Parts: sequence; structure tokens; C-alpha cells
Amino acid sequence: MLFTGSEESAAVALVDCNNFYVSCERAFDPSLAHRPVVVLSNNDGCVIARSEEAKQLGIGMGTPFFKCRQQIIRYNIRVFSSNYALYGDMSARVMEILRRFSPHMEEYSIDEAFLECPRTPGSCSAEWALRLRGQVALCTGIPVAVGIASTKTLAKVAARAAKKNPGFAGVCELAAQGDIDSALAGVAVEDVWGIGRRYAGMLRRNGIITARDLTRADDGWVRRSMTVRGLRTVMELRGTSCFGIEDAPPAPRSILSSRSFGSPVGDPAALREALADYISTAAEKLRRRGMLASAMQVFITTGAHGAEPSHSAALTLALPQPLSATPELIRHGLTGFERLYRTGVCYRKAGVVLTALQEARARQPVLFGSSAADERGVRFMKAVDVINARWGCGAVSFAAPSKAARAWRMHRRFMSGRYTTCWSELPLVRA
DNA sequence: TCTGGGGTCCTAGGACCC
DNA sequence: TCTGGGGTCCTAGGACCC
Repeated sequence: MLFTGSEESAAVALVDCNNFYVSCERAFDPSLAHRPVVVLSNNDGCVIARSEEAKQLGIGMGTPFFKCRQQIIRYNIRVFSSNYALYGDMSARVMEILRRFSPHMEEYSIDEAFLECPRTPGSCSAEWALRLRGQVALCTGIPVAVGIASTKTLAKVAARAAKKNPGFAGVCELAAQGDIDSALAGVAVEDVWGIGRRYAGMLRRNGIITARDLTRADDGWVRRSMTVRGLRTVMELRGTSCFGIEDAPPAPRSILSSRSFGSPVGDPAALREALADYISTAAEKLRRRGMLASAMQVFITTGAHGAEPSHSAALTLALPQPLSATPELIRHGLTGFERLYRTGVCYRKAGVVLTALQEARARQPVLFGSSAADERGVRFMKAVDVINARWGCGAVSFAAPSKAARAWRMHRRFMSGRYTTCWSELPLVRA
């Protein structure tokens, strides 16, 4: 191999936590080892994480809970509601360890990170990956797979191979073209990163079945039928890097907070209460990012399931000035709600999206109105955030009072403890 | 009875401008 | 019948990700 200095691009590693949510539960409950375990989405709606044992029993990703309940009982599968306080904290611990292994790292999702492989003389990438894997396991108890290749998309393929082959010890490096080709021939086109259900169907109808077939497709055709994103994916599979490692994540462009209700809700007072709650959550996230929103979208929907006619309504509101204060955002949001709500309709879900975001620092002073009142508002919200950080979320909250039963609150019937983020729920160890 | 939530990017098409 | 051309900005919708 001829090295040509700057043209030689560094290898990319994808570190992927195995069955992350299940692994988090197992880290605090050793009795779950080697047993089938699943974790459910919000509202205990569908299966979003499965242990290997559960996968082998045929529990599919995304299966609604009510559809696999019989299987769960029959095979004595352990079930958990999703515990994001726990998973988020465990993720932060894993990421902190990974950061020690590379100067360039992108936190890609709650359970994945892309790292630039440091090129240390005399030490190969696979050894580096094994050390990294050992550290994460030692410090957090979370098993990870590592895939190494010249592009992110190929690193994804490598990580899959690392998980699938027990002989690989959780690490797979794809470097030689022959290895890459045979790996791609074994990957179905729908399993390629960036190819979803729609594109996969279209590709299959055109005789493109595997990732290897895709590398041989015509560029112009790919560009026309799958946009430039699709073409970039194809280039990446061929070894040309198109997606860089983004170590400084760009500021978010929108912030969303929404929930499906525990049970359908028709009472407008209860809907207002739910919406106010979601707006509070979104506003808190907004302030934590040091940002302001100039527009918000409110929506309510009956959902597409069941025989009843579905009704979805959404409204985008331009705010009079960039805001982050919860009470004002609630006031505007509820004004929007009044225009959306239809009497007699039972809704299943509501939410809010904050958009047209900007840095709070870059804020223009208000032309009309009092900046002193503004200042007071900012100090007030800061105080509320501090209290909630100290005493737990919801210690101080903004009410849109309702006498209605809290039917909209989500179901979480199988919740484990917040072992790492709440003093009263620390795990007990017996001698 | 019971089907998640939170994001990004890209394109097409319309409004609007000169 | 004919009815400019070129550009920007915005939004909705569709695709994707975990």
C-alpha cells in the first residue's frame, strides 16, 4: 500500500452499544443475564429493545405490546417500561469513556458514537478497539461492538458484522477491498445506513438486492431516484467519504415535545393541561440550550389506528418576539389550541414544536415593550430551572388547571428505578 | 382495549422580486 | 394563439435515522 500523505483519510470507528436499553437494565439487575428481556416505548406501546434471547424467540422490533403479550407470558420474558432517566445517564457515562480514546468523536445517538481512529505507530486499530471495548465494559457494564472502515457507512457495515459473528470478539475492521466486497454482498440493501423501507422497495424492484449491487448502480439514476443523499450513501459504500465526523454538533433547528395519551381525551380542559405540560418540557430544553424560539407549531391528532375517523390539526404561530419563557409560550400555544380543537373528537396525541430558533445571546432588543419586564422574566425562569434541577423535575410547574382525571398521563407499568440519577432510588446491595 | 418520541436533510412548488 | 427570465425565500411533504 502506498501512503500519499494528506490524501490518506483516517479510519472511522463506529461504537455501538449492544441492545442498549436492555443492557442498561441488566447492568443493575444481574438476574436478567441470559434471560429474554424487552423494553417498551412510551406508554408501553411497542417493543423498542430486545435482548438476543428475545430476538431468538421471534419478538420483532417495533411490535405492539398487545400483539406479543401471549408470547411474553409463554416464554416468561421480562418486560420494562422505558426509563430514559437511566438510559440517558448511562449513555453519558459511556460517551465520557469513549472520549478518552479519540480526539475526534461524534455522539451520533444515545447508544452510538463515531470516533476517528488515532493512528498510533506500532499499534493497530483492532487492538485500540479491544482496549476501548474493555474499558466501557469494566466501567459501565455495557457491551459494545466496534466497526472500523474508511467511511461512516462502511463502519456501520463493519459494526453489524462485529455483532453477528461471535468469533470477532465485538470488533471488525474492513480494510482490504476483497473483505469489503464480501461483507457488502452479505448485507441486504434495506440494512444499509440511509436506505429505509421506501427506497429498499424501489431498489429491489430494480434488481438491487444487496449492498454490493448498490455499489454498482448508475450514479445518475441513483441521484434522480434517491436524491443526493442516496448518491452519497452509494459513494460511501464504494469507500469515498462523504459524511464527516462532526465533533461539534450544530445547534438544534427545532425542539419537539409530544406524547400519546394513556387513554383518548376529548375534554378540552384536559387537553389544555397536557399541552401546557409538553410546552413546559420543550421550553426547558430550549433554555438549557441557551436558545429562543420565534415560532411554534401546535398539533393534536386522533391517530390513524382503529375504525374511528381520524382528525389531525396543526397550526404554526409566529411569536411576537423570540421567547423562551414558559408562561408566555403556554399562553400562545393555548391560543393556537382553541383554533384547532373540535368538540366531540377524542384525541390520542398532542404536541408542540419550537422552531425558528436562535441563540439567546444574539437576541435583538425589543422595539416595543419593556425590557425591564423582560429581564424579570428571564430571572424568574432561571430561578424555576434551578429549583427543578435541585429538587427534581416538576417541583415547580406551570398549571393549566383541570379537574379532569389525568387520563392523558402515559402508562409506565414496568418501570425500573432511576438508579443513577435519584438518591431515593439507589440500588440496594445486600451482603 | 392496547401501535413511541425526537430529530435531520432534501425537493418541489408557490410567492415574490427585479 | 401569443403571454420573459432569473433569482431568492419559505413551506409542506417525504425520505431517512435511532
